[in-house]
Amino acid sequence: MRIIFMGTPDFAVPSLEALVDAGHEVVLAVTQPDKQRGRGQAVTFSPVKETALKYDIPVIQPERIRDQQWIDTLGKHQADVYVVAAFGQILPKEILSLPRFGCLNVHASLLPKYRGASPIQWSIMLGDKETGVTIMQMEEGLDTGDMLSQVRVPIALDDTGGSLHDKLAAAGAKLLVETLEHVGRGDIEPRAQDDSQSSYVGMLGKELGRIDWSQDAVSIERRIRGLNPWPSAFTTWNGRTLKLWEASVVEEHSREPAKPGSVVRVLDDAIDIQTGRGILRVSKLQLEGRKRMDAAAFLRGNRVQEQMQFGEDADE
RNA sequence: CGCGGGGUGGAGCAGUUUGGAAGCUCGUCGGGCUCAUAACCCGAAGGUCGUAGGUUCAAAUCCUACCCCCGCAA
Repeated sequence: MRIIFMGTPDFAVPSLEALVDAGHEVVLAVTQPDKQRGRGQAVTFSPVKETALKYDIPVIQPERIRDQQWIDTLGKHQADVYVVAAFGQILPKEILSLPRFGCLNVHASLLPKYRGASPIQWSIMLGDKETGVTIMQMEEGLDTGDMLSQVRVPIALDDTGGSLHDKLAAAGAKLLVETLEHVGRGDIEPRAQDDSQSSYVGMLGKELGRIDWSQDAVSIERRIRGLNPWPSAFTTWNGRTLKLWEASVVEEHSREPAKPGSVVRVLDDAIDIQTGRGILRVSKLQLEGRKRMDAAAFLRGNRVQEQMQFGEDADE
């Protein structure tokens, strides 16, 4: 099929590659404009642009896809279907109805659950045991279109936002190719989403990673995993930002709880911290300006003692 | 020129402000103690102090340029 691919971040890359590998004719890639990011404000291409260039696929980077000039451009390509994977812009109805088979979206959740921008991280943070990918026919609402196919993916106890992201991106790519075959043959039965079961998750922000030590240890541990590697869970220590990369719940219920955020025990290779309910054992962390390291290494160079406090902004 | 932290024996850090014998915790190796040990005791090896210049009687420390790592902000 002639396909226009619209996507931006890493999540979309496996899907684009799968389409090419499956022999589809990807005639155009649409992605977000290059931005200055990272230290030193270097201009970087989106992962989808990098991939498209590798395959010699033409790329356009509209600031606003809804502008008429871009809609015209899309129309000229006479594509059969548009595939959208984490593109980052809302498509107006006019675009949705351009291609013969409409626009298909690869979404990283078992819709109607977790519509929106951050389904992967939230599925971990909320303690789900499984999640998945849904391919749907796009319509005007955000992630509300009829579902064409779905695949389930179990969430491992040690899955992080990053590891699960990779699993879902791969699963989504595979499902996408399979689904397109059915779409081409017209032997697929779209299923409407049950709106009463829907939920929405918005874009992740940096502040979401700030640990509230009064929460329970189980929730905090999930947050650390879900927000790894981005935006990452963090607290403060001696006025400096301290990211937490790995932790486990030692006691779900603790008697005579010490003040949340305080160190209750220092081991050779971990630090036990009191939470609002239970104790969290931190085993991998990263101090501002430093590399990520095991707690054992951290403890050799930083004096940590019982009753020291995490999460209290000593200064401003 | 977006803001900022950092590069010191294998690991993590101190020392840099007020130049002047390279240090701490751990690891490694040897020995000892012990029924035994990842515990304890004694001892040892191991460092171009990111790179290149400069200032100085003397530079990890001051100056200049460059390389690399990281946090923030986007």
